[in-house]
Amino acid sequence: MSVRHALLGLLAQRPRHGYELRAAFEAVVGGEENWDVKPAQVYTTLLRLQEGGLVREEAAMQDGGPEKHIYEITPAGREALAEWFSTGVESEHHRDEFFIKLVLSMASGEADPYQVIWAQRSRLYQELHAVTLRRSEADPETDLAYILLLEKVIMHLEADLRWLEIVEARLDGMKRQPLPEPSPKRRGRPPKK
Amino acid sequence: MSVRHALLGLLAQRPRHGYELRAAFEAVVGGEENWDVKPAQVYTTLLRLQEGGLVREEAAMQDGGPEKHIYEITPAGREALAEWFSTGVESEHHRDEFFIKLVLSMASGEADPYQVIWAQRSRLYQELHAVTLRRSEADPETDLAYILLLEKVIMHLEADLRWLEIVEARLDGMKRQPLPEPSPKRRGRPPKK
DNA sequence: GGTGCCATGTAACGCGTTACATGATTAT
DNA sequence: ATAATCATGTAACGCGTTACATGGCACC
Repeated sequence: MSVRHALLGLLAQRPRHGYELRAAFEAVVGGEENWDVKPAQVYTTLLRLQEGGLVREEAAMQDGGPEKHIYEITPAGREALAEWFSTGVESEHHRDEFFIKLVLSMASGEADPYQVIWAQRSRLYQELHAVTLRRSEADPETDLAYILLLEKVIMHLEADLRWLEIVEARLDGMKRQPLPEPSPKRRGRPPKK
Repeated sequence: MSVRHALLGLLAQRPRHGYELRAAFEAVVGGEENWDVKPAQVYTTLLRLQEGGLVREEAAMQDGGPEKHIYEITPAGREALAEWFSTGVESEHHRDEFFIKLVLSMASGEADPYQVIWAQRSRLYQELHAVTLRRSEADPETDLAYILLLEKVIMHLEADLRWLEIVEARLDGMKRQPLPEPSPKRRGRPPKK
């Protein structure tokens, strides 16, 4: 859902063609190592935007070189963009892959939960190291936005590591009282009868 | 990538049929409000698992009632599962939708960055409130895993809020020195020539 | 004459979604 | 009777991916 609107936002600046859009996107997110958008996605997304009337093809030029299909944003597109800007993004905290991995390692008996935690912590430290390095290499004069992004990543990685500690501690406490197989339909708000 | 392995993990416990798998999944993640897996996904995923040889159909019973297609995990499936358990999950810190929204609101001039931040903060507070409520309603005796999940969510929401403060402060500091349009190909490690 | 960049796409697949469709058993 | 729950799927679409394919231009 983000790439769609990002392209729209870039077209709001000025009309562009596919290749140019991809380059602009990359520049704005701070390089392909942060967010690599494949050409295929750019062109198919442009097609869908066009079908939806949010974008229209302005002209197809071929000044000697290869042909360029230039797209521009429509009023409907500007409206959709404004709507996107005015709503907060929904965080996907649920659907946590590590959590289900951990719970299943306990429930299925196919893996040792402590080893699962160890693997995760190891990966987190590795990522933290890589990101910290990248931040130290960035130039605060020109890469301010990029640095902000890295700081967000670091804060989340640290939160993950702190949380892993909590999980491990709780796991130790649970040792003898394994886990009461949770009965379905028992969670959240009381049954909506 | 998670549902696939989750189903595999549940089949490692014992053979089951589709409907049962869905119920077990829901029980394990703590209710549909956390992670709602649609029937369509369960059945199509089972098909793909079967095609990949990670799962096989054990029997199709119809004891009076509707037919049940019972699946069991194969040795190859157990292997894939063990591999999944032994590797940490890759965090998707890059591909941050809010970040690109913020940057584009500045670059495109179509929205006020402060309003974008406000909308996001508002949403975060709303979610934080909802999650905190859910945690306070949960029973630590039976819903331990569930509470752990909520605590992770809370920690990340708080990190997001703290980060928003930083962003806003930096934005204030940037006021007069708008932003140097980042030139492409300038980021990360030095050009790998 | 290559290598690399500019520029465009198509095909097929994986994961997830909504909507649609069917039918049997069980409880009120 | 009818509503809920059990149980199974198909079709079509959105987003993202990899792989494949084409062709011009510029530079060494």
